[in-house]
Amino acid sequence: MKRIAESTIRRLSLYLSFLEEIEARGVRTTSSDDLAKLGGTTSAQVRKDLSFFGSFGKRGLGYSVPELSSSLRKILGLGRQWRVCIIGAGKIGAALARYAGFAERGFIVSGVYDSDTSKIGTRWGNVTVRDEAQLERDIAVNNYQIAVLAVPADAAQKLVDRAVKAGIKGILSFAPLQLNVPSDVALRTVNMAMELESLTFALTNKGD
Amino acid sequence: MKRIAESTIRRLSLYLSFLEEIEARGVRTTSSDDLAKLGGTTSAQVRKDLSFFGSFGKRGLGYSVPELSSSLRKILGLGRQWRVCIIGAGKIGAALARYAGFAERGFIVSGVYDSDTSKIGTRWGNVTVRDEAQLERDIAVNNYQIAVLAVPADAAQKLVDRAVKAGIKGILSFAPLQLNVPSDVALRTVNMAMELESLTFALTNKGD
DNA sequence: TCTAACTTGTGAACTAATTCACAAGCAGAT
DNA sequence: ATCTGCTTGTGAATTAGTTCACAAGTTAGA
Repeated sequence: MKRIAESTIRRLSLYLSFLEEIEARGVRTTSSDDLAKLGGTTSAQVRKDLSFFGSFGKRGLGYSVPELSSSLRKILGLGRQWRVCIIGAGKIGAALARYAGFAERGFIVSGVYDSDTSKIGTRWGNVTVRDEAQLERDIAVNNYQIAVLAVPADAAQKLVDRAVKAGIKGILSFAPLQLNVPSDVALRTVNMAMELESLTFALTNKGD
Repeated sequence: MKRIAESTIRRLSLYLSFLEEIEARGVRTTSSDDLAKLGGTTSAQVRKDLSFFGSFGKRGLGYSVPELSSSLRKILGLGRQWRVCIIGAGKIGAALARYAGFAERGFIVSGVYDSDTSKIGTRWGNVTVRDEAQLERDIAVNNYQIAVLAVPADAAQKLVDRAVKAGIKGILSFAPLQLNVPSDVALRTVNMAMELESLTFALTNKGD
């Protein structure tokens, strides 16, 4: 398959959320123009994005909502369950552990890990905080594929290395630094500082 | 000024975080190659990014760490304080209200807003949860420039409209949907579903 | 002073992503 | 059967972003 742009994937994810919304409202058919309006893009962009993966619509008619959403779920790898662990039981880890959005999308969070002995053993929602020392063993035993990293910057790289060595293949990091992973491990980083600074840049340079 | 790519701004923010780190360790001088290695990019990219804003280095020598970090702070609009409110006192709002990173960067969070009467009046760290009904008045009185939105998808657009009408100029949203704002308001969205789905896409299509 | 070793800043070349524009296909009306 | 109105899918054109490659500037050492 030709290499697909990251921006295309992010838009597919957005289209899927619209499709799910209108499907719940009983809408059966939609068009590239509808999707474009909802997603703040153009109909040509929508069609081009989809065209990398096949043809899903009918000329003159548009797209079947259930068919297209099902296709997108398959493309995005959502047709299955993903086993997820959260590393770090601080504020962000706590918010994530209780985040309902995970389960809705097929992400099963079955462990939160921390090294703070006062937290280990406590229950959060329906997961228990476990000893970070057992991370490697649990990754192997529970067959976690994805780790969500919510620890301070200075602890992050070491934990990533351990998780990768133990077999983790995807990492979503909230740590405010650049992480290094082998090329066969997928990494996405959410960096609050970066988002805020791109905002302040825009506010400061408005009108240039 | 020529239009600057969003990707350039995000890298500048990354470079700044490295500069601050090595400055704290006493390093006085660095090079485009150092910054590139730390940021996972190339030295040509670093120099090109900087070149949009001026020339900050000395040929043969590199960059003065304090000078460059000061220049980047100015470019990114961090040479001043920003007044921020958090809308939504749920899990994410709670994590954000206590996030130390805000103050370090000059972001002053002085209000958290929610409509849940059982939360209104409670103190979180050093801010108090206030009644969402007072949002407009407080935006005007406290002169908030940035709103961090941490509410469910179905409440988000209405609150954005209210905040914008009351004078907010920048929004960082954690709500999982596409928001509409006038073109003079800067919007950044952190969408967990999108990040996770771009991960699962990568994991599913590995090796294509 | 001259040379060697570096490193920046930047046009030019290249690569990637978006937008254009239109042929082709579908459904309903006449 | 044909026409009309609509919408997809996709090469081609365009625009945006990255990488190359090198002249020019700086320091240290001979």
